[in-house]
Amino acid sequence: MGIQERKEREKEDMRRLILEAARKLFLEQGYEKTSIRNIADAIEYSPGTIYLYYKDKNELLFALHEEAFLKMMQQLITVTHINDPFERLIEMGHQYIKYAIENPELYDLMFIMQAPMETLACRDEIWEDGLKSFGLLKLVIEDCVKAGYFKETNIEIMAMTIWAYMHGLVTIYLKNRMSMFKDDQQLERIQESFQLFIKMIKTSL
Amino acid sequence: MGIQERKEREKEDMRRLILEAARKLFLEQGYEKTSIRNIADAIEYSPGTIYLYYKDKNELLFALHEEAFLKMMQQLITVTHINDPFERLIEMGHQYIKYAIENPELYDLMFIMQAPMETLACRDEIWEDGLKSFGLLKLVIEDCVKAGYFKETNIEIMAMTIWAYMHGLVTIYLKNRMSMFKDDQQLERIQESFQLFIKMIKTSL
DNA sequence: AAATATAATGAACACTGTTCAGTGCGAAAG
DNA sequence: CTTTCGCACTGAACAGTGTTCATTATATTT
Repeated sequence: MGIQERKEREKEDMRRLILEAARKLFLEQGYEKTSIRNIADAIEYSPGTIYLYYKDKNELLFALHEEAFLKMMQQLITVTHINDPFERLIEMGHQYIKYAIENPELYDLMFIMQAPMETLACRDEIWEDGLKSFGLLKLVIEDCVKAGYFKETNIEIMAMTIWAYMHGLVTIYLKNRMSMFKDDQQLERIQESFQLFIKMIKTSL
Repeated sequence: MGIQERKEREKEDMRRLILEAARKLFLEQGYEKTSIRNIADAIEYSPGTIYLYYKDKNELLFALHEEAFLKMMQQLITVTHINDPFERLIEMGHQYIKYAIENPELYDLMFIMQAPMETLACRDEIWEDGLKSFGLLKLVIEDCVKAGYFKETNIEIMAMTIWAYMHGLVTIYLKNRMSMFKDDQQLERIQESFQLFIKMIKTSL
């Protein structure tokens, strides 16, 4: 009989309903400032109900964590049409910056927050998404090596170094530490620095 | 009469007492997990008393913020004895990494957390410490330029780029995102990447 | 129609940061 | 020396948090 299946569908629907309300509130007002009660209110259920579908608040965050990586991947993959691998790498950098700036809360969740990791620290698949996007970077770098742009051969370390720079750049901006330069040219600074970094990897990798 | 002065001294002592207990607990168990009541218990006063000396929890965090920058500066300044400016820059990088790894909570407070900024967003002196250490980096870079190590002339952007890389590198590590590489060679990865970055700035700045 | 399984509730628990009327003590005034 | 006064301190109270669980309402099965 289809009752079991319907129930499973309903359960999935409910999970989605909760997650969508949670996402909306999280992205609107931040993770800390969104309570389980807020989410419950939004979907017109009692707070306890949420715990029938998600173990705790962290599991809710982790569900978003997966979505966030998917979204970033989709944005990064738009560069595949660029034939020249170095041009592709540069454009990927631009897209990375764009994603971070346009989705600060998601970026935080992906690369800064401890919360979504803590509870699921044992499971291997937590890193799946991260490894996949790191793999994307490595592929483009490998193409650059093959095309003779880079003499360096340790792709893993090259990727690590490039990622570290990109991550540092956007994090300084997102966490408001560029306000110490009084000007309102923060985005220009980011672009100028990125141009310099491109020059660096072009002439020395 | 000296009564007023004594009272002021006692007030200062009390502020220190609170801050020291707060620092101890913050660094032991993290900022989130330390409550005002915990701090009050530690110094055997009531929770309300703390609010007579610090406006709120953020002001407590900001007091530590200042300490943290002082501590980092002291560590970075130890490189001044190195004559060769490029060697000095490299050693400063090593010290930066060392400081971040040995003081993860302080590093968080300095460059990642929003909390200590929020309440004091208007005051200019919040950035004093940050600007000072950024200035230190710029000085060393300037020396490198003068010594002919770098052809690049925009010191501000060079400093920004180097800082971004350093910050990204340690942040990925501190925020546990290097665990996605299953090995337990995280520190080696950091060093290898740093070596590559040194090579990059040496041959292309 | 009765028994059972399941979904949802909302009060309760142990916390949090913060405020504020009240208390008790040291200093100044009479 | 006593009385008044200011002020450091208290701790209960407020409005919130994440989470749990006995109870209730609903839906399915017997």
